[in-house]
Amino acid sequence: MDEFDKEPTKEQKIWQVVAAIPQGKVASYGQVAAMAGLGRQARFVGRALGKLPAGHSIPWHRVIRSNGQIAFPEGTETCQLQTEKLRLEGVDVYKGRVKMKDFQWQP
DNA sequence: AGCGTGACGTAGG
DNA sequence: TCCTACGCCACGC
Repeated sequence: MDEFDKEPTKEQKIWQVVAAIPQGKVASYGQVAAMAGLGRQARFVGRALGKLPAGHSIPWHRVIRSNGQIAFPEGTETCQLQTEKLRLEGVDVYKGRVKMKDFQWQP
């Protein structure tokens, strides 16, 4: 079992945190980084989400910028997908942004 | 080993 | 509220 219990990678820590975000709530990249014990590596969080393996069940769409904006340019497919996923969970997305004050996850 | 990069963040105008 | 500039820092080439 030693070979099984390797230290989780930073990506895995991030995914773990993201997986803990409840439906209908959102968190910022910086928030996720801090909660994963990674300090200010907000950018690394975005990268980690880009490395998500196929068939995952990570709610990546609940992670947005600290100012409430979707991290993708409007018009891109990824942005639209994220927007719809959030709306399906009851998160109000207007002009590619979310009111953090109302939907930010507070553990 | 050095350098550009980026699903970011904060400050200032 | 929108836009610009600068800071951050591990990763990958």
